[in-house]
Amino acid sequence: MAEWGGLASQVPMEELSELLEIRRGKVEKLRELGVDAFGGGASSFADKARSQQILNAYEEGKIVRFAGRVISHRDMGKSHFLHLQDELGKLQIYVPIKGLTEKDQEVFKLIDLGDFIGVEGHLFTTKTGEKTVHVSSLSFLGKALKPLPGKWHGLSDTEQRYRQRYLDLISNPEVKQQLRLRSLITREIRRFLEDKDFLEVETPMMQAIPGGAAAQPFLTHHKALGIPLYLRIAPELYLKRLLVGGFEKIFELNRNFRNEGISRKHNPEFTMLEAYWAYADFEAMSLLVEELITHLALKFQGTERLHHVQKDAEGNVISEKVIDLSRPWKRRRYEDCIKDVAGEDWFALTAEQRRERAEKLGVELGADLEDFEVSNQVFEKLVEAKAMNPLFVTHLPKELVPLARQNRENPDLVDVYELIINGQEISPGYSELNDPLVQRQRLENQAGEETQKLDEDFLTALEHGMPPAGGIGIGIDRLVMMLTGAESIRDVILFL
RNA sequence: GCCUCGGUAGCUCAAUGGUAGAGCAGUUGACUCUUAAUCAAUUGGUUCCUGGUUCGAGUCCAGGCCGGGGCACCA
Repeated sequence: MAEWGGLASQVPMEELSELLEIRRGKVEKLRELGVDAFGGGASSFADKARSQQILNAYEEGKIVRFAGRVISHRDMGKSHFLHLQDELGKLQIYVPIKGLTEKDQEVFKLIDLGDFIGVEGHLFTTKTGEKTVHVSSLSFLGKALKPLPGKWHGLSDTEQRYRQRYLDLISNPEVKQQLRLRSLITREIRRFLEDKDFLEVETPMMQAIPGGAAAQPFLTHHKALGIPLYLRIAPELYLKRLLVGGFEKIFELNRNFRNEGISRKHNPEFTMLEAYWAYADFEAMSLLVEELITHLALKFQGTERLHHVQKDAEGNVISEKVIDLSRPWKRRRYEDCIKDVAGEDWFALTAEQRRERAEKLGVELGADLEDFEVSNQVFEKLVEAKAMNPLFVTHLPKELVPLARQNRENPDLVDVYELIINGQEISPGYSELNDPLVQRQRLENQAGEETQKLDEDFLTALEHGMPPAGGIGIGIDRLVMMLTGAESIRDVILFL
């Protein structure tokens, strides 16, 4: 990597590979011609049209200015065809050498694949029917000193794709499309919530006591104060402080950090939406989520019946899945979900019998699982992993959800839903617990088990009174995976 | 953290333990409608690193680094 960027200039010429040396030589030659290879002195292309706009508003003979990265070049001797790539597509340009000034002819010879250039010319259509710019003048805007990945296979080395994402974006348009879609989705989520009078807020990313979830935090250090700080694992406890403070409809859409393993479904930093709605409950929140997600599916996929097809390099179908988001979505109690897969008598069994049956059903159990964890393993492996279409699982046991309100009829259960789509947890929703005494007790129980520190400041806030509220979280990365058909969380995160 | 597969030219990939190769890209030349343009010639290598076995290692062995997939962790 030593030859990259600014470091490159420190590497003596003779140590550069021939490929790089030649490109640097071209920068020199351009300078001799009075041209800055990096656009100094060139007129601005800030107002350039996008390739799509040019193609859509095509008029024979219309003069256009266009700029982009050279991604292909077909040399016919006295006439050349190149494709310039811009953010949303590409546009072909036609360069008849004789139509250029003598200087531009020299300059044109120094163009490589990967360079950014700007052109001016009129539109015409080639024999083969491609709308094309007939170039009359050109400008160098940014020379590439390194070559692009190959044009046939593009870039497929996964390591390099993730490490040098910019190369992935240049050579794999579908990757760019998917990552663009992520931005459009988060933009639309904000718009959706703002239309319903939710207000976006920002709460601390660095916290003295990480709370709001059960996860290992990342640890950092504040020099001036001389104290340890943790990257947040959830914003929940701060958002609730805002409910105490009088905000009624708020959301935060930003990063959480959890010190966990990395997998197809997990990244240590991930994006979470949390929204709180004072005086609402988990059922109102489930309707809100249902409306939001179907809205996103319709807006970005044009249908509530998502059809994702995975193909290999030869175009053979590897896997196919359908996710049907048609409303209303299924709602089922946690214990009924388990009975569906493990037998009506599941909860009548002894703890020992439950273990045996779980193993018979093919669910691997760790040695020292508590009884409710055995049931939950059955739930995760046999219900959650297999639920493709939306399923609201409701009324979970309180041990699983320490920050939610207890059910009136059965205080062992909590008023929550867990939304599963695509075999993954997409969104939990709670009727939030606003009883400070019960909350203290539940957190103390949890703290005992997991040696977590109690957030006294949060409990103090609750003691000042918090309105009842519905709250939701939505894992944005997984939501985007579900909506776009990405099989790995890496495919929906720009930089890992 | 564990299991497993992989790392060879700028890119995608070959190479029984025996001279490291191909296609594309690059370079030079030909060609005024190409789009994987075509044709001819040609340059290019720390085979991830370190050590070992061997007459000889890209290949076998050990350790390490980096990555993929899986498992574990993750209310």
